[in-house]
Amino acid sequence: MPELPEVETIARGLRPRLTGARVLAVEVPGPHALPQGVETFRTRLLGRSITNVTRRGKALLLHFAGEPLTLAVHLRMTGRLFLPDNGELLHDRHTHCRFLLHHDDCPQQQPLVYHDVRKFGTLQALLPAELAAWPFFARLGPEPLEIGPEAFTAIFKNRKGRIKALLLDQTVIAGIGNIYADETLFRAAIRPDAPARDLSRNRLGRLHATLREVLQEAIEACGSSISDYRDAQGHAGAFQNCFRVYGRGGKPCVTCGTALHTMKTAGRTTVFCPMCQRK
DNA sequence: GTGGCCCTGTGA
DNA sequence: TCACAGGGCCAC
Repeated sequence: MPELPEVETIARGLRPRLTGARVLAVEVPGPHALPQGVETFRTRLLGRSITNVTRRGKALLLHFAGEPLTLAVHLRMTGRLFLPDNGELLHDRHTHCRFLLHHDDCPQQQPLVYHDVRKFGTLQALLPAELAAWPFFARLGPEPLEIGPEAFTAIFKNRKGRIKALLLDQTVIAGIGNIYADETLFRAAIRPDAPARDLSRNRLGRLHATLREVLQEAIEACGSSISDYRDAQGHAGAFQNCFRVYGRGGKPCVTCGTALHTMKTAGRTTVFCPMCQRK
């Protein structure tokens, strides 16, 4: 579910409210999300204080004071990590983990909830060596908002494979999912099934600029909410109102009016305009 | 490359 | 009842 803009929005929302908070209790109604097992997970986190909340690709990272420790959260399709304000979803059947947090400057304890309908997401309390050895994390490609145009072009130039499949490949570039791949390719006028090696430097440069633009607009809109996604405070994003192709198969292209085509690329539904987008 | 799988909910 | 859904991994 959440891609880079959604995870960034969650990290920004959690950061001010979690920084300085100490973990008083870890309650695990269901162990689905904890590949390390409940006891290791709980033992490592109990009593520890959060120093920062960051993001890398689609992974949310909570950092702890003292002996280095990172709570790495991957929300996959339907995961949510949030601060309920009125006990919302605290005891829902899809709530798999609850943290009870304490801030020195606040007498009340604050729950932090992990909720995931489809149970694909994971939470791991990792030591630095374990974080570095986590295959998903270790192999992540560069951040699209940090990489420059030359480096971006170099990644895709002469690369085997279709451009959309490469954009979705987290080891090539981090954080892009189905929504932002389709939206970016539409705005960059590139067909999703175009072989990357056929794209000129000029068009790859445009793709880089467009990708940054789309991701930044989406972050400003606090992400896209289709059904499940909510930010750390439980608010929906607004970027779904800006979709030009995602979820619009068969509808007219906003630019030329041609019916948008749908196909499968890299196993995912792909929507594009056969007139505006070229190989 | 593609297809299936993990899992649940939703809408046609 | 069936297809499909913001992801990632594994086997062909």
